Amino acid sequence: MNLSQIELLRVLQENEFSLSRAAEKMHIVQSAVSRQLQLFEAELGSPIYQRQGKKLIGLTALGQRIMAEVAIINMAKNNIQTIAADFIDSNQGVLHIATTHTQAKYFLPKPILRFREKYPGVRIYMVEASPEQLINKLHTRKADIAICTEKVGEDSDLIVNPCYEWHHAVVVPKNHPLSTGDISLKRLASFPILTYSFGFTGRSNIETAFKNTAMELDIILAAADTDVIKTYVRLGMGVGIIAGMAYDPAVDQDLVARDLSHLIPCSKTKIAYLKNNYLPLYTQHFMDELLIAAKELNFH
Amino acid sequence: MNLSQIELLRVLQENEFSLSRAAEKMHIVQSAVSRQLQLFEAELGSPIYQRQGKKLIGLTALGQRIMAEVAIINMAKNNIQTIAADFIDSNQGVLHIATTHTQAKYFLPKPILRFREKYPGVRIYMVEASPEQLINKLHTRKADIAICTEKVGEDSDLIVNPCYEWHHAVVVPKNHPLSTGDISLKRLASFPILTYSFGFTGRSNIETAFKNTAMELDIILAAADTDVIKTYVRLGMGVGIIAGMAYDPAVDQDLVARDLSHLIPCSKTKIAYLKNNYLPLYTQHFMDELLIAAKELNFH
DNA sequence: TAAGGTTACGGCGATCGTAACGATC
DNA sequence: GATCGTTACGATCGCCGTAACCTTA
Repeated sequence: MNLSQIELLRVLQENEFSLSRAAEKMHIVQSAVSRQLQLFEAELGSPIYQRQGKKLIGLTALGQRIMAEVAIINMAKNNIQTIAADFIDSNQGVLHIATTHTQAKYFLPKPILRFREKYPGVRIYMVEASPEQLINKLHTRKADIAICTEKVGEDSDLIVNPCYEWHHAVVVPKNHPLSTGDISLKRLASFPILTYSFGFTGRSNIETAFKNTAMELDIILAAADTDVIKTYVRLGMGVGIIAGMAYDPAVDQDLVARDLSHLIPCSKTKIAYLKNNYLPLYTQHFMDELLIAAKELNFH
Repeated sequence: MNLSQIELLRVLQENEFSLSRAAEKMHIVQSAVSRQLQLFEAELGSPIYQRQGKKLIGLTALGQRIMAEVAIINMAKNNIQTIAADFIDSNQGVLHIATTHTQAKYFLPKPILRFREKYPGVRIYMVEASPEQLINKLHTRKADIAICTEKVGEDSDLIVNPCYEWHHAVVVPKNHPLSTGDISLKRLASFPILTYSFGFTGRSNIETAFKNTAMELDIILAAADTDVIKTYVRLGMGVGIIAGMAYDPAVDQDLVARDLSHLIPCSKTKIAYLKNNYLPLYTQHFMDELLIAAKELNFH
């Protein structure tokens, strides 16, 4: 048994058990991969992959048990490297942030800017994805931390910390009927709605608000992206329900935003990361920066 | 980085950082060990051992952080092998039991005999040690499970399950004054006492019983071993305080045992094993056997 | 000077790459 | 026949062992 065999199992897991693709990912020829897997299975004395002919189609019962340990080993191996790199120079490294469009555009700019001032040597990679994918990115270590509102919390491999709370707002063009007067669920429901896709940016809370009423929202456009929603609101397609902090008074002068905190429960944006994954010091400082930015947000 | 380097770090840890002894343990020459360590440190970019001249004298701060991950990797590696072996034939293997003399002689014979009937293919290694050493045997994986009464419970790496409860008894030769009449702490304290060493077999509970009295026990002999205590009781040196189940009516006909459950708090014998360590199925069955034997004990 | 660690060098074995072959869709 | 996996074989690179050398108790 050696570490490259362990690594191979991980890569196979992430590539639908394709030997040729695994070989590609590991920058070696496919025959080498084939042999290493044979050697490993021979050493264990029992196959860890189910086969259909020569193709691998899944894990055996043994394989499943082993993959849990494989994940642990790979995690620890990476941790050793990260710990060492962090020890040598804790101001240099890479930070992979996985988040949704709304967070990336309307919450992260300030903390990221501040962070870059303190840590100019840290390269920041930001990857946008759906909340579901975000969790996956953490598990496959394609991201170090995830910032998102939905879909985290059930996973016992994750540590999830609250970041900040916010409310939805309705945005309409100036002179739109909704720009004046009280807003009720009923009045809201009388307009065609543009808001986030399922599973995005507090969408579940919008559902919650209407669940116990007889009314149904007429959602004519659902997008993952606040800017898409705004664009179509500007075109007069209907009223947008977006995250409150996604209304930018400077840029969105042609729109009117009105708070919906009395109608839709508050949404909670969280910071999540893998439990057993070592995070460099600067990553911890980045999370501090997020919390500071969150506090400032709540003051306004 | 490779697994033998990781293994090397573990071996060094267990051999006071001596390269030559580590080489011996790993069945390779010392120069090879020296080189592998150099390569590993070079790969990390920073030393993980403190040195005095050429000798290693301890871990650096980096080294300490890394050793935690090293332990995880070694554990997972061993787990993979154990899981595979267990999968191929769950009736064959090795079982290392670490326990104290009293348990080994007076509690374990019955469950072990039963276990052997079911699993003739499992080799049982029993290692006797002090409770303190038992924990260490678990950590260094020289034992799979430990059965003991003292000194377990604080360790978060261990899973500790209760096994059975028992009381101390006093043993005296026939015709000894204590063989008749009520027994009080005061009366007990008036005789020279022979009992277990500190940290052994419920000794702490004997201390507890006398802590809040002005009296002090005159312990003239302390042994780890019940049989040693009995031997000297037979020679008339004093009265023995031993574990109740360590009195064997068949063999100890020349002695009288009298229960002390009204004087000394009950002792709790536990089964402990390493949290992240995979135990073969038969080991789990062995623990079941222990619990069955424990139940039978409590009926009598 | 013995014991422990490092450095130099030669040899062996593990593992890779090339290439031909086999199977499956 | 294109894709994917296996087998065979030669070449290379890593790692070990021998041995000489260095350092410290």
